[in-house]
Amino acid sequence: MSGKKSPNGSRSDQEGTTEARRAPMREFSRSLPMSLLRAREAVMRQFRPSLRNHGLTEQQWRILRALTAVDTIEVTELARVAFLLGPSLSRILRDLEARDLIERRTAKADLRRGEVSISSKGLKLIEAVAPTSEAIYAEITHRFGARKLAELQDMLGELERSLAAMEVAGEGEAEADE
Amino acid sequence: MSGKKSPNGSRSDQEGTTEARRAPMREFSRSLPMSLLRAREAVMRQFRPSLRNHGLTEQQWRILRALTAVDTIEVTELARVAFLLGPSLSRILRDLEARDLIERRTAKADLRRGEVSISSKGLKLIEAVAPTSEAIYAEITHRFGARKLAELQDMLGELERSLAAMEVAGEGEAEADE
DNA sequence: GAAATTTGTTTAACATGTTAAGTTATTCGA
DNA sequence: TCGAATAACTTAACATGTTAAACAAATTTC
Repeated sequence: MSGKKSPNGSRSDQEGTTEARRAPMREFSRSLPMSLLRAREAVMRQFRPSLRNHGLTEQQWRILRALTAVDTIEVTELARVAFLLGPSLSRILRDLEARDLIERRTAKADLRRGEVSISSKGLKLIEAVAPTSEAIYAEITHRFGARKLAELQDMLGELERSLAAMEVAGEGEAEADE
Repeated sequence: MSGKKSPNGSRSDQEGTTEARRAPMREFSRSLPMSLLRAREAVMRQFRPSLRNHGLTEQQWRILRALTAVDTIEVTELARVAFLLGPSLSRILRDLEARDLIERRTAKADLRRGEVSISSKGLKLIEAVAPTSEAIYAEITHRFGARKLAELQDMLGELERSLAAMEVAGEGEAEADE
């Protein structure tokens, strides 16, 4: 029966069980990391089903998308563009290569470097997914408002730049503990 | 060393007017999901070292933080508040319980439900981490601007609400393809 | 009131995030 | 030129994200 519905949408009085909240900081659900996480999840929730129908994860899609913009690209550069850590990228590339969605070779000038490019099969896949993705993106833009969307992206970029200079704090805080 | 820089360095191309319809979509580095991802990562990068020094991951911290706001809470509610999926929460609770940072019992009214609360050891840990976390948050607020931060959070919340009604599209799109 | 269904939670399986360590290739310095 | 740094990945190990399935307790049906 579950008399109390717990929809993620309503924000009337959740945050607890009407019990006594003791500690401060209970705004936590409004913290910046949580806001960003929820917003991103709300967006990605729209795309995941379509990607999944094509056998792609979000990260795999990011990689293929990035590859369509270039002829070939080095692994490190690809990691930067697709915003993936090296180890993640390494695993995903192994998988994408096994599925013949990408092609790899080693640079002759520097045998350490790997060069990646999308295959024709990968391109076909992109072309199959792109229409739906763009339609979803257009719908999101429409619902939220193109102007507001641009404004939001500006603010996000500014936030990034604000924190870029902020060298990670708390480094030598409790090193002696362990 | 390759003389040419990243292929996505130029960002002053067309945006709203040209409306690329068959090109590899837009810059992709400017896509909303990527913007949100990078912004969130920029924020979390500030917190992770401190949390790590205390043996906590971001998600573990979210759970303990949420628990400080209530006396006890049911697992499902906790998942909603801490924005974690059931399986993730289940694993983390197992770990936190083994470390005596939380306490669990089953509700007597409904034996399916589990009730969770923070332990005194968990509270101590929170109190040890909180000062640094709050200092970092304050620094972020200062750098980005308190007013802009509030505005950003408003927009993020609005984005969430805009997409809440948008039932996931692309469900039965290419099921027969593969 | 037993079977079917639903609900709350956990397990399982696979993919990615994250940090550390390992490999191989390149560069640098005495 | 030889060996110690460095650089570009890749592997390893552990934690979480994500979906599906399992499970047990509660609710609904007939």
